[in-house]
Amino acid sequence: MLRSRQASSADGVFDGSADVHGSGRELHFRPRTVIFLQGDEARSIFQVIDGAVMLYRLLPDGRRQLVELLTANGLFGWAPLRYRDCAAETLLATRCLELDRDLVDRSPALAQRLGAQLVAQLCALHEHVTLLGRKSAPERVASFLMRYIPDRGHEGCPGPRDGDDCAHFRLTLLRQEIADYLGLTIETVSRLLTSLKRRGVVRMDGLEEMVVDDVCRLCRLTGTHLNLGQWCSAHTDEAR
Amino acid sequence: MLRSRQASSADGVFDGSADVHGSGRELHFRPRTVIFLQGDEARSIFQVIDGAVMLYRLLPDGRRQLVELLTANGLFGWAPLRYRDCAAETLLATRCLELDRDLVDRSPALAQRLGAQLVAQLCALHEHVTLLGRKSAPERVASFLMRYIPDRGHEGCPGPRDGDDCAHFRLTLLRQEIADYLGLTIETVSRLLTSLKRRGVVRMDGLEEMVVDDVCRLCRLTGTHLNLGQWCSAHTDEAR
DNA sequence: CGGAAGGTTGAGGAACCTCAAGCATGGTGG
DNA sequence: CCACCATGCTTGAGGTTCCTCAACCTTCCG
Repeated sequence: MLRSRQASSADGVFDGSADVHGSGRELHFRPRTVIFLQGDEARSIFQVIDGAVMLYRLLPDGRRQLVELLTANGLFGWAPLRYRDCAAETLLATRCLELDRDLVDRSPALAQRLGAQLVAQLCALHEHVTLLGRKSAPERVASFLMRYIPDRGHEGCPGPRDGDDCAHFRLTLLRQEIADYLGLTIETVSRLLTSLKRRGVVRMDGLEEMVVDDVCRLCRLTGTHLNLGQWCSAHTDEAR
Repeated sequence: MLRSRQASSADGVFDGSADVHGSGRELHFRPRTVIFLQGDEARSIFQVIDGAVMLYRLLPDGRRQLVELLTANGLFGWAPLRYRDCAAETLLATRCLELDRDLVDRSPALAQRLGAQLVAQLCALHEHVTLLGRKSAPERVASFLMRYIPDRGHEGCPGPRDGDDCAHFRLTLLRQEIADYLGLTIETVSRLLTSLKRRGVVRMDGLEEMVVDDVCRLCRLTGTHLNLGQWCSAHTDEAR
């Protein structure tokens, strides 16, 4: 895990802003820009318009845990107390809406609109807690990759397409960040990605571009599905 | 971890109910009563009035993870999709308010009132994710015990009282449940509690009654605080 | 071409899990 | 009242998984 690196706001550069229909301010951030740090005073909340943001917490000895990965509509910066409970940093060029806390406190309509999103994030955290508490390292890595294939592997998954069940995407996290998200070390993540590559589950082009030729096979490695039953009953797959 | 035990609704007994000011129904549950199961249809949400509720998710092979421990005001049963993402079971005799989903959807004022609570639970999950991803087993157990001393160990902790810095409480979870909450096995939890006992950090009366004579010492074992600085700078403490 | 940043690979060890046995506690029935 | 059983907890020995430490590789960029 990452130790004793405290990101500073000067790492990235804030990029622009504009007022938006009185209910917030639109902010533009470059990739790898710190939006706020754990312990900062929490005067406003943010919603991602587009791009990607990671939230992380640091223990005092430098251990880091990424607690949420957010894309469009993701809410962050909400604090029950006076201070931010985690830091927020962009992964990509990102636009956010910044809303004053007391604005939200005074607008039930706004609160309601945000409520549904909050619930979605709560359930995503339930799933992540399950991953961290009860999944093996190979299952964690497979689950992480499945995040990038959002229409698959959940309630309403259409199952594999005949013939061509592939997906490709770009990893937006560095190995260290993947490790800090999955509660592993960078070496373990690297070894397991190599293992997936060697076994032909994924192909990689450079460090970021991933191609999955058989999504269903990857999905069977996540631990969230019985390896018999459902779509994939025919082929049983090794866990490593 | 618990394997292949599927709690049935018949385990516990629903105990009574009453309508409450038109905005919900008050339900009474005995200890160890299943309120709903993972996968049940989600027509309503619940708020704890008093008592205690645990939420847990099961992986298909029987691994279990407790995702939230709720007491008064805790919200649960919110689902972004049609089905419950986790099961809910009482730990103690518990009163809950049950609210229809569409009632909440139609009442911004209600949604706003619940929003603040939702945010508090989101932050609690951030902390729990950090525990599961980055803390050692001894740190997890110490952190778990500190949950029962709510006014200590957080922002605004008054520090140790002179002379007498003790606390006592009753564990509401079985060893297996503690293990499933902390992402450990029952044996590890047992060994670490024994170790805390042997070292004089806690005393136990039976399996449930806990006495902590030096709260600050326990707190220094959680990993969330620097072991030097703050109140407790004088005494450095072993990690095990 | 050289350096920096990020990633991979290997050897060895620590932490935690698994399996197996034995110990408390509390309730039940003879 | 006490034997008996069930449930839950503790303890120990041994094994697996993942981490640590260290070296080396790859890519990018000036």
